[in-house]
Parts: sequence; C-alpha cells; structure tokens
Amino acid sequence: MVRMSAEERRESVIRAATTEFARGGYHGTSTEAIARRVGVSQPYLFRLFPGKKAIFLAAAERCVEDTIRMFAEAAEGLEGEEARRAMGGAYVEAISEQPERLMMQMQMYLAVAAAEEEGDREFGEAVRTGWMRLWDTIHLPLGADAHETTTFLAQGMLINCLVAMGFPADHRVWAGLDPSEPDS
Amino acid sequence: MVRMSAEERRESVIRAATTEFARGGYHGTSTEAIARRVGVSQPYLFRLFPGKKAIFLAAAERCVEDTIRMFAEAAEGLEGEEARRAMGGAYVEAISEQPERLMMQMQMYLAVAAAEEEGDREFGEAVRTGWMRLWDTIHLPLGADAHETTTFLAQGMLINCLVAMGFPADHRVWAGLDPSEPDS
DNA sequence: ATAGTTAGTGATTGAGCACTAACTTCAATT
DNA sequence: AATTGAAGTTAGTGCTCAATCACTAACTAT
Repeated sequence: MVRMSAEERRESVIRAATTEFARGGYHGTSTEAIARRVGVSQPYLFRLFPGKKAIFLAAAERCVEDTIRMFAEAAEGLEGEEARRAMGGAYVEAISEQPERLMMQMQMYLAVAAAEEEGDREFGEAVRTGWMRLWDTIHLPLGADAHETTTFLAQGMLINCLVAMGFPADHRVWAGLDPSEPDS
Repeated sequence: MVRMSAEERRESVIRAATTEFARGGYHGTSTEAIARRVGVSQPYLFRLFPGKKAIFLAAAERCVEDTIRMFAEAAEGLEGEEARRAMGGAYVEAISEQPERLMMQMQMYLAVAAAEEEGDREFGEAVRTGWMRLWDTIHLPLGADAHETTTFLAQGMLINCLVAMGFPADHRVWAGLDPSEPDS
C-alpha cells in the first residue's frame, strides 16, 4: 500500500474514474470499480469527493480541459490549413493513445439530458460552456471560419462514434475520413 | 385498463423503451420506468421479453431500421446533391420530431464497449452491421462517393451531440451546419 | 354453461449500490 | 517516547432494481 497526499489521490481517482465512466457511463459504473482501479477502499472515495456525481464532474471537466489544451498546443503558431492538419493529427493521436478521454466526453454529452430532467441544470450548462470553449479554441486557428470549424468538429464526433462502436482502424467505414486531407 | 394482444403490447414497450433508454441509457433506465410509460405492471414486461437486455436490443434495432428506411425513402429516385438535400431535410425533421430515436442510437453506440467487456460480442456486431447498412443506404444516392457519405454522417453525429447537450436551435454553435447547403 | 387460453397484477426476493460511522495505521513533530 | 493529524480500512445501513411466482380477470371456442 502506497500512501499518498489527498491531492495526489484525487488525481488518481480522476484518472481511474475517466477510464471507468468512459466505458460504462455514469449509471453503469460503480464507485467500487473506480476504487478498485485506484487501489483504494471504496468508502475512502467519499472522503476525497463529496459523492459519485462530484467524481463524474471532476473527470468530465478534466477531459474537456485536456482536449482544449491539446488543440491549443497543436495549433500554436499555425493558421488555416496548417493548423487544421496539426489539430487533426493531435486528435488521431489522442484517439489511439487515450480513447477514454474522448469516450468520457461522449458519455458526458449524453448525461446532460438525464441530469436536466433530474433538476440539475448546472451540469448541462457546464457541458455547453465547455463545448463553446472547445469551439472557440479551434475556430481561431482555422481562420475564424465557422464552416471549417463545424466540419472539423463533425469529423471528430464521427470518429468518436466509430471508435465507440469498435470498428477497427482499417475498416471500410473509415473511408473518406482523413483529417490530414482538406475536406473540399 | 386497455387489453391488447401481446404483439401490440410489445410494440408499445419498444416505443416506451426507446424514449426512456434514449434519456438514461441502459443502466440509467429502470424497467419500472418503461412499464409506467407503457401503462402496464413492471413484471409483465418479463412476459413480453426475456429480460431488460432484450428490450434494449429490440428498441435499438427498431431505431436503426426506422432511420435506414427514412433515408432510403427520402432519397428515392434522387441522386447526388438532390439526394443529399432530401436526406438532410429528413434528418432535420427527424431530429425535431423524434429526437429519442436518434438519442437512442447514440446510447446504443456507447453501449457497445460495455457490452463487449461483459463478454457480449454479438451486440457490438449487430450495431456495426446496422451502421454499415446505414452507410450503404446513403452511400448509393450520394453517387457512391465515400467522402460525401462520411461528411454527411459526420454532420449527423455532430447534430446528435449538439442536441444531446441541449443547445437551442438558434445557438451560435450550430453555425456552419446547414445540410441544405453543399459542404464544398 | 364450461373448459381452456391469454392478458395482466401484487407480493416478494436477492443482489448490488451509494453512502456513513467508527476504528486503525503511519509519519512527522515536539 | 509520546502526540497528533492525516491517510486509509472494516463493518454496516438503507435503498433501488431486475426478475420470479402465484394468482386473477377477461376473452374464446365448444
């Protein structure tokens, strides 16, 4: 057993929770599964976070932040088609190296409706704000072209879905999806 | 209490389950919620279907079928750009009139990974087959152009995500997304 | 009328889950 | 060496939920 500071543990929990929630969504993931992955007892999670929702929220926010930073860094100093290729490359790298981060975000999107009907309006607001930040982050390097931005994000969402469905990378449904090529 | 034939009831269950699963996903939806929506007792669902999974599967398959038929009918007799506009219009109509059908499909995509890790390989296979059928259905009217097909589906997935997040139709994040206009 | 079938319910159960409370272990400080 | 505070555990509670079972009500054919 390795003892850690509470702050470090919280980080571990966020990472583990991202992996687990990405797979099972909010309701399909037990706190016990998260605790097991962290290597800590299940009740201890409730000392680090006020509840399961807070863990989900923390993981979701972290994923959005990471993704925004990823695009910002990839596009740094670039513009237009060059920026697009750089960001596309970063996305492809992310999907192969940390698919949990992107699946977690899909789970997050789908969790909005359920949360909203349970009276939690804040969650949806946070998710939408995150999306807008992501939008703006890629909008600028793409020459502030709304159509380009939307096309880029649309391809990203399609990739997320194909990955979620478990299509292997060389499957024919990936045809026509090459972010390193321009779309028009 | 309205008495129905078992077959009619099963239809009602599929409709109700679509609405409920679309909102809460597999694990976030109780069989009681479905039964309540149908207007029938919870145990009776298990007379009509062997289990909760079977209900989810039936609803998922129905949604895919309906969507494929929708595109096939919209594009009937049309080709290329005309077919694209017709199918895009049908999609927009569907998203405003039966968003559950599309949200259910998103839930279905995300359920694949979880099912696969629980040893259920068939479910993922069925989902992927459905996607390929959808792909082929829109591929032909679009002049068998893989890039066009992918772009069309990508826009669809983006729309699904924006709807899931609860963005109102006039929000700025919808900018650049107009299926009635060509994309290049 | 009666025998048989089909639609549907109420009560219940066993498992899993989020969360709590009380206790223990360990490392740094005095 | 004793103290203390933070890290972590064990034991337990109340609740939800899928699924089962025994039963009733309504329809149908003879």
